[in-house]
Amino acid sequence: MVRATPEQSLADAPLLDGYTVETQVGFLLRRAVQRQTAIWQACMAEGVGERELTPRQFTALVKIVGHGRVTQNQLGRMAAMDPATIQGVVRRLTARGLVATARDPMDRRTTVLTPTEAGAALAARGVAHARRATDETLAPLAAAERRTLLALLARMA
Amino acid sequence: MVRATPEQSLADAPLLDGYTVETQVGFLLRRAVQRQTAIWQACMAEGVGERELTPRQFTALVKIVGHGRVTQNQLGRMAAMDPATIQGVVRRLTARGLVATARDPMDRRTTVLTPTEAGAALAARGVAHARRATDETLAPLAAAERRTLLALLARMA
DNA sequence: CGCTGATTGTTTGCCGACAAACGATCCACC
DNA sequence: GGTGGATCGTTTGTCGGCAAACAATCAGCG
Repeated sequence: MVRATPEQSLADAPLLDGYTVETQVGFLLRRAVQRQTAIWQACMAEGVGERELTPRQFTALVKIVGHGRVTQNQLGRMAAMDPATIQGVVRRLTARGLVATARDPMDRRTTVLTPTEAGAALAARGVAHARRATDETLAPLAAAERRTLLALLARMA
Repeated sequence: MVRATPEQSLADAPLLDGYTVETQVGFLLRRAVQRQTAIWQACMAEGVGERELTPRQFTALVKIVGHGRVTQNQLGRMAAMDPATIQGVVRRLTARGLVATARDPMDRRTTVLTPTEAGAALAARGVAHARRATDETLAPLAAAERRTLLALLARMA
């Protein structure tokens, strides 16, 4: 979590035509992501013990557990991650014994992923903490506002 | 920009207690950031020519130009970036001759940053493109919805 | 003056995002 | 049965985010 500054931007735009950074979507999204990430890590670290799962790792693991058997590329699309990115995430998950990889004899290009016992257990155990993280992230907003925000974000994506 | 999948998640939650990834704030925020970043790069690449400015680089540059003279640490707080992160951003900006660094004789710990001619010009030139990027990012939403979204994001941060 | 604590900035290390280029494989079509 | 386009996964390189440890410096206080 990065600390913010109340902003003494009195003279923020001499030749910038009134452009202010802090009212831009990009800036606000970045701040929101920063906060969400920090909260997530706190929730998971407390709950999972050993090493914590990052948001992407958890997303990927949940997808694998939920589907039982996916190829790496399918997983990437479901989790909205680049092939290069999902490769790294999967590598870390398999390194921790949470996911097993196999070759599909029918399509030898693909890597088929299945959850291990430990992976399924960790995913199941993590759900509660993930929910807490979500709650805490949305804490400043009322219930109706939360729904509005999620709906707007979904339409933006 | 990462491609999405319509999601055939019929059996997404056998033992996951109904937890679905795509309705979580974290996931939606990540998707929104991905899209915003892609749009930004397209807008800036087209407009700035040479090498494009990343969103953080532009944010930092605008702050420096807008204030005329800031220390690196101040800049980090204003731009909501870690000391370690702002260091990298500033290094790239100075390497491109957009920012000049100097030592403050009054406090020899600090690095004082000032915009160069080229930096100020590039910032001024970039504003229009940044605005286009913002517009395009928010394109799926009506004007009132945009205001709502920005307000909610600001309260979340 | 000397000590101590706070602040500033740097470095290192890990995680993640994406682009671009690549080899391997599959499949549709001729 | 070939062949060309598509798909799958990997690698490499750049950028960014954070934590943690560190050196240098400043400021307050006895």
